[in-house]
Amino acid sequence: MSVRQSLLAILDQGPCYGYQLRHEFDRRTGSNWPLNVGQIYNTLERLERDGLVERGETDSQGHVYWQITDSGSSEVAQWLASPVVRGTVTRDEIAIKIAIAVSLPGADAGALIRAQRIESLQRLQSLQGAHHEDVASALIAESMIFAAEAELRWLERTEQRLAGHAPHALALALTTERPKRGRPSRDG
Amino acid sequence: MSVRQSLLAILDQGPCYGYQLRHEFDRRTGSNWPLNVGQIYNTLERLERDGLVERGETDSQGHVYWQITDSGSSEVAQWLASPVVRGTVTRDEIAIKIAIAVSLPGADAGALIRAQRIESLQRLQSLQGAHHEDVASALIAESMIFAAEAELRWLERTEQRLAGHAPHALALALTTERPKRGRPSRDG
DNA sequence: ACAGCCATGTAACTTGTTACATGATTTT
DNA sequence: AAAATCATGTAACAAGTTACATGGCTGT
Repeated sequence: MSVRQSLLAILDQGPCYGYQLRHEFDRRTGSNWPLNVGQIYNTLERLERDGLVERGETDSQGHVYWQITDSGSSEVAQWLASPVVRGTVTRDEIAIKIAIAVSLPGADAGALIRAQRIESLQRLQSLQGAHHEDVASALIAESMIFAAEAELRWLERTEQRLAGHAPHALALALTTERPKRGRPSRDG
Repeated sequence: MSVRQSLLAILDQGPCYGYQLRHEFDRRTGSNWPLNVGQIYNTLERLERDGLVERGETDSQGHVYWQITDSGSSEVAQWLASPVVRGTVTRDEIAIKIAIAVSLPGADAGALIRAQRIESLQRLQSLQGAHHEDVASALIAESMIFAAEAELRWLERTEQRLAGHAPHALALALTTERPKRGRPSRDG
């Protein structure tokens, strides 16, 4: 919902045409969320469908201005007043992938974690090495840095945990419960 | 890609029928990624379309077994051997939302950050309060805890930064560059 | 008989994303 | 004149998600 809501919030500042909207979004996010131009027009159509924006005037240069509706404005107000609420569940690709790898007797979860640590460390260093002109870039980069650091700490901790037990100890623990009518051929 | 790849990896251990697959996924992720049953069948069809799994035998109870193909197996091997690579960009809803809020002169970014801190702190506490039977739940919960802590630290830091400057200083800095042909009515 | 779980599927939808077509304007 | 940028759109797709229909089996 980020793109949709962000574009709506920008339109709440005043009418925009598509290309201008893209420029605004880019500027306000320090170009940290690359946006294909086409997506602007898709999103505008979807917002129009939902009654949150309206097609406005077209100026002499042919720019099609879009304006927010009352319904759209109140949605923006609500969005800006309420926090993002993450459920009790995860959508983290790395955590899920490693949990799955740990559960597979045939897989080398340790190797995966080490590979991930190298990758994540490289990313962290590249994030830390960059310097930022605008505040938006700085804020977002910092959030990525904090997240990458947390990711690395978790990877290290998980690696140690796995190493602390006998090889495959975790996998064995995980495979103790078998599917009720599982076939004998599963899980080697 | 997490669901798709995870299901494929489970099928790499041996044939499964849909419902069983769901059970396996649930178990291996400690039920931390709630999966609607229907999604299993969708995903299986898409995997079949891509030549990664095949419809196998149906047993006496009517269970439709699916088996992985060679192509699917090698994709699993590749998946498990390579880290998740996050681009140089973010897809973090909170960071983007706050960057947008900071850029909007009319919005109270400080209030949003405080609301987010309360929400994120509550989530962190609820995560910390839970105890986990299985290793998968423990791993994933820990990854969420680390991420939530990083999120909170970033929120605190960002709040302090914003407070450190004169009110709207950041917003003003951000709105210095104007869109080239922006209309005078935009941004106050 | 009825409630609830097991099991398979279908259809529709959301957000994000990309590729492509088209033409005007601006810069080199 | 050619290249680059501005500008608007269309069509299709990916991955995840949900709601619903259908029927069998199981336990009370």
